[in-house]
Amino acid sequence: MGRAPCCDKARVKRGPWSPEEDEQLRAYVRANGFGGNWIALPHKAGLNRCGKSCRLRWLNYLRPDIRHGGYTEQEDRVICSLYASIGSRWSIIASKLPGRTDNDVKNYWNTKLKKKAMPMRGPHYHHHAGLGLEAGAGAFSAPATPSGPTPARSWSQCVPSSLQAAALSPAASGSSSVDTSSSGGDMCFAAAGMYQPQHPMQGFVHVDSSPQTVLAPMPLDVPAATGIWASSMPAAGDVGGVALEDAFLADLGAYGDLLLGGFGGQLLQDNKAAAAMELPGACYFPNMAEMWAADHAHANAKPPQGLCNTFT
DNA sequence: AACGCCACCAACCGCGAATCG
DNA sequence: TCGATTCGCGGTTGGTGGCGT
Repeated sequence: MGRAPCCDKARVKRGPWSPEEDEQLRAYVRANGFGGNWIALPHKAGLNRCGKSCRLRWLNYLRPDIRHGGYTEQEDRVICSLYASIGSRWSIIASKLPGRTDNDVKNYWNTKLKKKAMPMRGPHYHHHAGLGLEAGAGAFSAPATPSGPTPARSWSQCVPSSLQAAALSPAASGSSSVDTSSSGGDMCFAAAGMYQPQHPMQGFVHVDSSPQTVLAPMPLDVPAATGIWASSMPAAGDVGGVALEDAFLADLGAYGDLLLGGFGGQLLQDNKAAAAMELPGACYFPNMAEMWAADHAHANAKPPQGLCNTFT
């Protein structure tokens, strides 16, 4: 069965909006709101337009709090890091940037930011400066293990007791702006981002940045609670997903030391300024597989040399 | 001056999700 | 419960203007 069209395309005006139409729509929405029904709005407002077109015009252009152009470097970084972690979820990305719309962010990425970010990608991913995005199939893949010597920390240093307590206590509440989401199964997350284990073998506190991020399942054979973990890439073979963009660093840092795995850790490692600031106790693993392998084999013991790195 | 190319961005399209009756 | 309707999202298209040849 075909889908009914939202309007009679032959009879409604299409293409660019005139200033008169803009004012007509603006005046109507200001006076009446959209009434919960965009489809009926054009008729009520006396506009010969499709309801979807009206909605789009209002949300992307006429809304009073819209900002166009003039993206700051901070906004660039948020977009890049979020894109690296959750992909082209433009509505979510835009929601982190006040005054920006998904369409605007999408256009900005496709026309400007992508070019700015892509040239620094490549098979030889190391500690170069910049946005640090890696190409992958449909998303960015985890980077290769960084080269060069990196100071190792003891496993106990990487897994602060406060985090163990947080993971083992009843689901914590709090005022943090770190949103959470469930990854299905018997997992649950509280408002502060604390994962309350429902299964004796699922123990890591899992911090996620987006309520709509789809997370891959946690492995069932993870040892009991040993700390916060966070990855940015819900890719095949990986577990979980979290965006560690700057907007959330302060929130994450509020939990104390962090274990970071995969691309998120690498992103921070590359971003010296971000790394130096808010996560002084953070400990990152070059990729999630190594992190999980280290944890699986060495729970509460020192991980293999070089697997756990500080940002300093 | 004419033409072609390209970047930019507003708008459209189609789909899945959510909601309604 | 289920089909219809509406919303919201992300990919894509098309118009426009700037720039180089």
